[in-house]
Amino acid sequence: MSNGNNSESGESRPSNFIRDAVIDDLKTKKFGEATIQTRFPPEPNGYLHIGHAKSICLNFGLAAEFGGKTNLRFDDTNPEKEEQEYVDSITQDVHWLGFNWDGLHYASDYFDQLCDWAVKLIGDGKAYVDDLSADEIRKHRGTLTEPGKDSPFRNRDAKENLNLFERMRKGEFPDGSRVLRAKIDMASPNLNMRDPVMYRILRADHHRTGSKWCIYPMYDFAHGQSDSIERVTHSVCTLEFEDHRPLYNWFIQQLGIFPSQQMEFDRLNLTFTLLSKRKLLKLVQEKYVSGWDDPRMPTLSGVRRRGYTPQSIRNFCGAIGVSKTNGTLDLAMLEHFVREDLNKRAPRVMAVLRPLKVVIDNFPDAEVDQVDAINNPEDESAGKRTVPFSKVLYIEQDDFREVPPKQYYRLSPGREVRLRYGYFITAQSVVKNEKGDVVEVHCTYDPATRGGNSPDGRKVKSTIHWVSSAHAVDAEVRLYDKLFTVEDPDRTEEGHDFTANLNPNSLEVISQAKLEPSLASAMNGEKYQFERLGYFCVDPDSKVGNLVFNRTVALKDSWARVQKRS
RNA sequence: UGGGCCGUCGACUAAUGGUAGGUCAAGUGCCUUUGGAGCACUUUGUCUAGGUUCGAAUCCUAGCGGCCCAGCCA
Repeated sequence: MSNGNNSESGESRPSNFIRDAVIDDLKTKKFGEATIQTRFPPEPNGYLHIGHAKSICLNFGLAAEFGGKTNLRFDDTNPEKEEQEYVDSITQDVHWLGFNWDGLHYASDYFDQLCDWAVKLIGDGKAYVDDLSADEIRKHRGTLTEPGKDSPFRNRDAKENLNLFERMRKGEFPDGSRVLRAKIDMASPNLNMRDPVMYRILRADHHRTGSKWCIYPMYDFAHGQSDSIERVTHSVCTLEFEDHRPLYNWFIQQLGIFPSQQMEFDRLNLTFTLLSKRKLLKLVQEKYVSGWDDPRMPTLSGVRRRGYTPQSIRNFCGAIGVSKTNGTLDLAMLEHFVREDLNKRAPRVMAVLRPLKVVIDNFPDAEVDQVDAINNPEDESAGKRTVPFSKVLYIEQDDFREVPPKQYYRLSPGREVRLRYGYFITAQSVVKNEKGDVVEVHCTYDPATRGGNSPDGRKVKSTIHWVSSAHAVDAEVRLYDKLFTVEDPDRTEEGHDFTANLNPNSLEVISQAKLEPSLASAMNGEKYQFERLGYFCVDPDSKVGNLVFNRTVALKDSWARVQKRS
């Protein structure tokens, strides 16, 4: 059996170890009669990317399947890196992906409660104020192989600690001069348990609480308790937090609060792409890309602008599975799901990126023939449109070869091809410029083949797209390629970082593409298939009269494979 | 090197002691008014060595390999 659960409807759903655990917990009523509660907890210090989409789909998907709820919670405990711009983009991106949260929370909503809990732990002798500097604390922590040493301040009594902590909160001490630490075990083989810092003194304006606080809780002292406050049953996070789980549990246990349960799964990695906020931020700040929403970025705002649909990303996330194996997914997998979705929904149009003029010598000079074209062969309800056909047309430069290579089926002297939805034409002669490049092809057409079929049953090997010269609409088209030239952008020679692997040709701008006239009023965000070329969408930079399209993804190209083989 | 986690087709992921299956990629053929889409077929896999068992990808032991941890980041 390839799936964990065949429901009565016959629908089957791929399972994973987290979903299995949820099913089991529900069966054993581990959390009582209540159903599950999940959460998506981003830190608002950057834009969401495809990797976050996996977590979002997991958290919201789990709750949706079992009738539970999902909160969006901002883990905003480090004001130095966090901004309102990021919370705005994150809420927008989660919505765009297609999810609606139940509760919208901020760790900063819990600062008072967290502070009270810190006081309780101090009173219980489970936390102490340490006057050691950051540097000294590091030295006392020991190493991977050697145990740590107790701080000289570890055995202060509760009363003194209470007093000191209160004064920390009131702002009596300078930044970094003291911290509050949990009193656990300086010899623990798990470094996270060697008296972790709970609070630090930090005078930084917080995007929500302003200057109210000058002490801020660390992730470890905020995350589990925030989960607990929200009665999160299954707190899923990525693998690097596995070592934090004992600490997560320790705080919950000491405090005697709702036992949220942390479970870890593998982070998404993709070939040819970087999914690290820090590195993406560098690309933005150092202007290797135009912004967080540059269509080459793996951010949700980037892929949205690129033309990816939320459905395609959800399908992708559902298909890639959830495990604890550390692997790297083939970017082709993502592209497959984008093509699959766009194939169903994108109307077909004709557009010529690199125009070559074709003159049909025997076609009447002034005649315009409106030919019928099908909008989407995958969707009959998309209907039909007409496209103007006339004596002078543009075809793709690639679709004509004066000397055709082997297996080249397109237009060449003496060969007949079909102009899609138009007529059969045969190339007769060429006009060249002074450099010897073909700049014009003269053809004849067969009037009997209107619509694309020959009454005598004659076949042609190839069908090519075209645009009527007199009716064409000009547009800028931006072609994107991989941002990095190598599968693993982090793999570099000594002394270089990932920017050394940037693809210098990741953006190609075509300024004067020729589009069929139906595209003249195309609106921002609209998605099309340019026949034989790929999927394209209207960029926000686009204006009527000054159209801009982004190539989302090219169509699969078996001619390219033939060429590569020979 | 102490601790934690993980090793299944090229990639991702199932098989929960009982037929190693699916998706992507690759390839072959069919079909085609997109060299698109679709359809059919094909190739390749349980890290190694022992052990337990009627039976092991699954359990045990030992190796080997990978990832994470020594922030007052998350």
